[in-house]
Amino acid sequence: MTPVGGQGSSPGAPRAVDVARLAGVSQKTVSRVFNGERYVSADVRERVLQAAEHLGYRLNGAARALASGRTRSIGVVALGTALYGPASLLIGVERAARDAGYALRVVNTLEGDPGGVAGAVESLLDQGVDGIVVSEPIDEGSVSLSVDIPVLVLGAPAAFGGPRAVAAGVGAESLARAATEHLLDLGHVTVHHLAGPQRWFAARDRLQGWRAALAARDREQPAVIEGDWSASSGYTAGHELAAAGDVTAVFAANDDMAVGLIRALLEAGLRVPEDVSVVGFDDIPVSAYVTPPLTTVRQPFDAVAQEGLRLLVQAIEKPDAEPAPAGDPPVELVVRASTAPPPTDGPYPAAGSRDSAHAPPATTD
Amino acid sequence: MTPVGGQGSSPGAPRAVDVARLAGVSQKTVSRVFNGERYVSADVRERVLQAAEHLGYRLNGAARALASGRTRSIGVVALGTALYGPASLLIGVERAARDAGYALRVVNTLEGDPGGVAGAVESLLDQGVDGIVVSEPIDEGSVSLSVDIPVLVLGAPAAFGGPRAVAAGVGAESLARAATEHLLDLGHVTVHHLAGPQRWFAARDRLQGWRAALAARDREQPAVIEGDWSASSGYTAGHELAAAGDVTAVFAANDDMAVGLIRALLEAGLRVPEDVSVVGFDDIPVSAYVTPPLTTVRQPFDAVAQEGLRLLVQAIEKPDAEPAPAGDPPVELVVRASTAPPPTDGPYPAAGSRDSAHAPPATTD
DNA sequence: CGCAGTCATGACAGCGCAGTCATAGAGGGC
DNA sequence: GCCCTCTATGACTGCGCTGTCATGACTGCG
Repeated sequence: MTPVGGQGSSPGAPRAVDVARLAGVSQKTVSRVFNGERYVSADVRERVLQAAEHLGYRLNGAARALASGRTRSIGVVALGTALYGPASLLIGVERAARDAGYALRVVNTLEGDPGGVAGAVESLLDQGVDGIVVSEPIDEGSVSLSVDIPVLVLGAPAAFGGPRAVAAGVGAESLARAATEHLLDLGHVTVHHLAGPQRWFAARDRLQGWRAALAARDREQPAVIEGDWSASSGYTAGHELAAAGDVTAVFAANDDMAVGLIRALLEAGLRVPEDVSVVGFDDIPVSAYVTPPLTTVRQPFDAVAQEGLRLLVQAIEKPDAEPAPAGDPPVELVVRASTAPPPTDGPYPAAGSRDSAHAPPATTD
Repeated sequence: MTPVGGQGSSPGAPRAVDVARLAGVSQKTVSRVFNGERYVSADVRERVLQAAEHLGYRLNGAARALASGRTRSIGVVALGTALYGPASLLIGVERAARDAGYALRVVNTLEGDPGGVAGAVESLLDQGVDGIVVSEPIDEGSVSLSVDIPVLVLGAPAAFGGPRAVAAGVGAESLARAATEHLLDLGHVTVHHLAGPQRWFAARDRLQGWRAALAARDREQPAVIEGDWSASSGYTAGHELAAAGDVTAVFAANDDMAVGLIRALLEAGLRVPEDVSVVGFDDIPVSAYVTPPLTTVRQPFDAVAQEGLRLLVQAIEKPDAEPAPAGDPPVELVVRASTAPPPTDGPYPAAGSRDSAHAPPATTD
């Protein structure tokens, strides 16, 4: 049959040689123009561009990739989740990649799928990418990937991505530490932690930050409750904590869990923040508007994505240069109305005095 | 250098001809095996696979695309936003694409960027894709795209994607209608609408659904307030509505805005749902746990993505077949505690009687 | 037994670019 | 004026695969 031409588009798509003919130059010169190479006279460049425009020419990426050995694309291994953090990171990565002149290919690891990351990476290698971003990977026991193209790991140790991988992190540990310290500074004797699933590196970092903050002040470390990031798991945890009876401050590993937690506390007759203070993590868009508005820490997703991609692109284009490690971005604690000093009369007031929970708390942005 | 390779990477990566040599067959036969073509004996297939495994061979996608004219990839034009809806759709599309054997290339339109969708589509065409998914586009005035590869439009009229585009929708209009009717059924005389930005087709659909529900019962249509999807805009709108003084029911075009709205109402001394009922849209993960738990409608993102991709893949692979239009997915209203019959004693009770807002409302689901 | 059909394989020719090298004119220094 | 460098261009080749066609070996059936 008729051979199909063009890269998925019309068979009769114009090729560089057509443009060349029209412009009265060689195909190679067209290639030069489209790659911004030196040594093309302004005159010729202009003629070529006009001819190209006239014909509706566009470079064939497949042919270019085949001839050059580079696809100019970056693969992203993302989690198949609409969680705010991962989604934000993906957006940041896309923008940074595009700015750097790379296209993005995305593969999701289906949570629970064994060998998820490894499988996703395989599929990216099959597609042919110049570099790979592994976003917020889950520890699946596999020690590390072994790939021989540059890898960027976001939100996990670089080692996860293999010996030559680079990494960038949101500084989750210091953020978690800041959140915990905020509560301690308010006067709480200790802070409970509602952790994320510990298979996530991100969850571990937050746990570590919490531990570090308590350890630095010689505070007791209450037993950790592990959630699964969902508001539902926070809700369950909230009922447990309420039953425990000695809780005045909780640091939740993300805002969703914090919301569920608060709901459970309210249902148990505890006021937030009068009886129990709660800090979240992420600063999801609704955090400022839930009741009470949530004190939380904001993750610098964009900065991290940008910085990480810079490293990755450098590793792709200048494999020899020493990768300058990314500096930890600044900590940003957003104080709203879900935190306050601990109750002076003991955490558990007589039932019935919950009148102020709805008073409009000051919402600092 | 090191052994294993992607295709933009090590120059020494094994090629089909290497595998062929090792297996004692021709290169063409290797190609046959890797494409699952008929007419390869089990014996030969096995030998080829073993040889390939031994060498760590993987098909070079660029060469394949060049020779076949198909990239086996689908481009997605997404919004650069971490909003729950768009993010969920993207996930659904990725899974569906992978299931169909297509890789995904993602380009975000930066909101506000003029010619955003058109530019994004251009960049996908440059990359070479077999089909394009335009997810929840914003109406930018451009009548429609003109592309000569198959296009799937999600959450907007098919016409937006050009004459030959297919479309799949979440059935936003009927969902919005169901939400509004739920409020009317509770006895509210009319329902206010906090709309999404009207440049979004999704927002228009919801507005239409609301209008249709009211019109069907000959109810007055109060002036629409337009938000920007954010909780913050919902908050502003909430204060406006509270000041208006005659509001007993509001349908917000998404959950984020509903949350902000509720916060503003509470601050204005109104109880939800006793004084004002609120329905959201999306069923974001925290909706069940905010105070009060939010009545909302759930969008069938996964089903829509799957159905849409089925249509797109069919358009790619069997251009002649008639595209069976997707049936509207079922409406799913999630009734929680933010809706109730209108106050019998008039919407504005004496201040001070806000004691029951914290009572644990029954949370369906 | 002979011929048509099916099955299994290989030879060969591009797909549309970018890399390499060759070439030729335009300065520039002495 | 000679040689050398820098600029600007083209001819040719090959990246690694798939499509097409050719070629046998084998079936089955009249």
